[in-house]
Amino acid sequence: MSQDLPVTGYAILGLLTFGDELTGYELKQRADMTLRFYWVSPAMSQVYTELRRLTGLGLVRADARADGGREVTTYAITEAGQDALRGWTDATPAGFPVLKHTVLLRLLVGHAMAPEQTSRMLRDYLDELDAALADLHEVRDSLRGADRPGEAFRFPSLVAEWGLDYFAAEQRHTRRALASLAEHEAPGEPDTPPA
Amino acid sequence: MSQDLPVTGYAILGLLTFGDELTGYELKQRADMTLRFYWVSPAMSQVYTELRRLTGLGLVRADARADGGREVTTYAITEAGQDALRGWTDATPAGFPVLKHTVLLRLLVGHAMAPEQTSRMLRDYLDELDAALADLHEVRDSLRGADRPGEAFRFPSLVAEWGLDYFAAEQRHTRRALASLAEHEAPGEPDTPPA
DNA sequence: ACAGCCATGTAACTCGTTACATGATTAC
DNA sequence: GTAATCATGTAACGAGTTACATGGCTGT
Repeated sequence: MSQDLPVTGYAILGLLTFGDELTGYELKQRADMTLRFYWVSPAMSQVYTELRRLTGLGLVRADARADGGREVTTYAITEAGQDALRGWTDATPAGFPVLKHTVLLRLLVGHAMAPEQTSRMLRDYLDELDAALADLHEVRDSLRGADRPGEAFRFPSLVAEWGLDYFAAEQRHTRRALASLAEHEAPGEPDTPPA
Repeated sequence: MSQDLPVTGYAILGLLTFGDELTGYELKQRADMTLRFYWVSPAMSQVYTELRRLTGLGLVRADARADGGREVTTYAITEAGQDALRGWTDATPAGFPVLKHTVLLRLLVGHAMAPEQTSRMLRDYLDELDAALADLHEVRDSLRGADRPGEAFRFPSLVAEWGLDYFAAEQRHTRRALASLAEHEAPGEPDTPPA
């Protein structure tokens, strides 16, 4: 019944439903690999803060062990945590995604920018999309084999494919915008002179 | 040189580059029509807060007039504001968009949800996409005529088309995920029995 | 020996939100 | 006359960030 964690809290609970106990540090790494594409990868300090809250609410069980000279705490989701997560997913309306798209924001005011800057920005974005696609492909491939119908990583796999498609679509949109710019802006001299 | 406003500040400056003087209230409306799709539409209070900061920095000129019994303040971008905006767009690296996609986040942990809940969520999302597409179509159509090559609203038009394509792609992804769920989850009984 | 990763936190701060408050103007 | 819209703010608060601090363990 506790309800109403910040979404990042539920995200962490979600990452803990894949069976293993994780340290805060590992949790952050897992977030960087997956969450980052569809949500935000919280800062380390935020992960620890959130874990303490979840522990306090009994949604997560902290297990402090001495590993040599240092204390290492691993976290696992509890029954109550599972319930809270399910309560959230079931009770919350779909909710439209929030996009913070700096590139689009700047394209929107393109008339106030130097034309070369606009196309430079779009080309940079293409590069970043390449990098993201490469990363996500790796994630996707690492899921291969464990993503058959009944299996554990079927959903992450589904989501990864969604993401790959999304990035591919972004590439198309970027190229189209770039073409549309080139068409009008530079009817004579090309932006990147051939060698 | 002042640099380093919050992005929302630049967004407001951007909205003021389309030629007219606007009140805070009108600015919020314009943000709801456009910004909302690619950024976030800031709360009213935030708009006023940001306008005060921009005025303080001389990036925006406030013009308080008495309109009958009440004070109405309109804002216009200054030369310095134009410079600041251009400085930002030119100097800032492309920067990857941040997506806060609650639907994807929940699909990621689909194994912890009841299957009907997952598909319900996806269907709800489809509805919201329809609504967003309708809204954005309207925006896009309202730009028609003023979006020819040299003209003022060419970039907003470009961006609107990008957005329309993006939402259309989301619809496809959602339908595909839905199909993939139906395929395995309910090999016998269909989710929505045909009348 | 030293760099780099593992691991955990605290403190200060900022953006942005919700809730609240006020009042004038316009439309029906 | 009364509801909706226009217009402008203040106050409390929360999530999340950066910067800082600490220290053990691991590979070379």
